[in-house]
Amino acid sequence: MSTRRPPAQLSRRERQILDVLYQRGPSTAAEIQAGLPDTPGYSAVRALLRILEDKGHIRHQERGARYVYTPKVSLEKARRSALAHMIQTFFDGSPEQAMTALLDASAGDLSGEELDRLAELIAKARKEGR
Amino acid sequence: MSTRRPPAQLSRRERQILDVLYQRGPSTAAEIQAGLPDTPGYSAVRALLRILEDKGHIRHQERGARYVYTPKVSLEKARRSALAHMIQTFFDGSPEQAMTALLDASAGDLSGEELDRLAELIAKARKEGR
DNA sequence: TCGCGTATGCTAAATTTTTAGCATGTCGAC
DNA sequence: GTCGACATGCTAAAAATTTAGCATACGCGA
Repeated sequence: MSTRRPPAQLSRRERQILDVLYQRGPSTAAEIQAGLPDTPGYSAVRALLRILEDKGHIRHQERGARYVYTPKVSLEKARRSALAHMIQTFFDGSPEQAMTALLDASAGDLSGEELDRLAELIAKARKEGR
Repeated sequence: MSTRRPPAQLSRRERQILDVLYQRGPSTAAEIQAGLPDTPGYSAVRALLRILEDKGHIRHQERGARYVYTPKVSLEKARRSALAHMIQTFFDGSPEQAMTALLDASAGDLSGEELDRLAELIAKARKEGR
């Protein structure tokens, strides 16, 4: 009986755990624990994982005697969802504004090659758009 | 006595309220209420607003007899914070990946002019970077 | 002025979330 | 086999969050 809620409706720890799983990929309870802020106890993490699983957000596979947890929503989908939510919340729904801010924030971190690749993507989108 | 926590540490409703405030700008309690999922009662919203204010996340101004609430962290800063968190969580810390995904998700929505402007920003960053 | 609609101040209870810990199981080293 | 380290299953209590509602105040229109 899954009662999966959209990301905006997750409780604090639920959200933190899913973030850790997306960030580092399929993980054991101990690995997830290590990635959480204000590190809770091991049994606290496990209890939360079972709740997340009961709610349909994650599943586990048994690797030997230990469980490896994975989100049910793929990384690709979660990315899109996070992007959409962020654009809607902070950028008036405007992808351009989001990209501008992203460029402003990251320009110093992007290599020449990366910028070139992005330029190419934009040129391609430009050509296909018109 | 402010005890402001980073965004990742906010409870469900705290986070929803801040999202509404960033999305729609300074708002009254009734306006915030209208923007929340699973709309809580008016007095529930007000109690939460007082908690958020006690914790130092928001402040209010009196406009006539009613309060207008504003986040303490500016939109600009919140944008950066949200971007950074999203890049770290879903894109291995890679801004390029984030931009690629953003372009993929949004290419159909961007006008020719918007794409041109983005191309220009990238060209400028390219020139300044190297 | 009065009444109504809507506001805030405040409290505490209801609900949800988070946590700890016991019982038991597994695996590898000795 | 025994022991220790670490695992899961499960429960329930502690803690945090969310909610409702009373008392009072304010503004506006009749």
